Amino acid sequence: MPELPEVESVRRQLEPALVGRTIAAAWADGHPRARQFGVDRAVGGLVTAVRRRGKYLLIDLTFDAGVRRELVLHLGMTGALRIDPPAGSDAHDRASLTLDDGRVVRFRDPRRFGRITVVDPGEYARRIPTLARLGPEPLSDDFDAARFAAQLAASRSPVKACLLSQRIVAGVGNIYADEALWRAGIDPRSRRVGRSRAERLHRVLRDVLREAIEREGTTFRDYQMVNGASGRQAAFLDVYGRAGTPCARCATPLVRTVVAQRGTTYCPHCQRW
DNA sequence: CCTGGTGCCTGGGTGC
DNA sequence: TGCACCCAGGCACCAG
Repeated sequence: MPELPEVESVRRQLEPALVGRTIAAAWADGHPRARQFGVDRAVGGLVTAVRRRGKYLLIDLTFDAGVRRELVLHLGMTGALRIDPPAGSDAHDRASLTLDDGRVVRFRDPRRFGRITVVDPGEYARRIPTLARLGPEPLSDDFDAARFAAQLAASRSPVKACLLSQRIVAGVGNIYADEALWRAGIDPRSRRVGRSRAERLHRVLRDVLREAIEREGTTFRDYQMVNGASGRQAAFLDVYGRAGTPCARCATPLVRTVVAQRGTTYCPHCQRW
């Protein structure tokens, strides 16, 4: 489940391979329900940057006559990018980009939750509404603690749903929502998060994401980096996937429930409403 | 506007 | 062993 740390790790490996290269050919499998739009419009584009917003990868392309476009990639739940994977293509390859140096970037996505789309720069509203309304980058100065607290206070949703919405803060998924709420000592179902607790959540969310980036993300099954390596964060998670094991703070067995239609693990003793 | 619920998709796990 | 079923979850979409 690639979230911000996983997508950032992929971005860092992708950037040196792509910047300065031209897209020589592009392919998408054309599955009727796949969210693949205008992939062929990447052909001929010079890659000038590989950026990330939340869980989205944004590849800036410049064409002849100064035309610019963006290739927007979302890895969904099981998506992974590989460059020149050994043994060639895979039954789960959904799209690929051939570069002018002969290398091939392959988008593998068994469950087809990912997306690949070419749009005019910044024109997200039609095809990618979540990106159009994405909240601030959590590791940037745009992520302001007071504003975060005010937005949590204004919402009537469970705090975990707020974190997953992408609107209040970008890039948080199920793993790091659970981790941050555990570290902040906040019950994921709470609809009443006051200012001081919101500021603590703001701080620990940034810590959790930074630590995960340092370890190049969490690999459970499908997530891997461009070079095929796994992230190293899984062994350091405090709650995600650890229901029934003792809480690292108070030794109470962690409990699994459902919040915002997502499996949720928390400590019933030290995470408070 | 906001909120909550459903569907998409497929590999892996479970229970009979 | 075989098979039906269910679950994982990021996001789009819809109803109220």
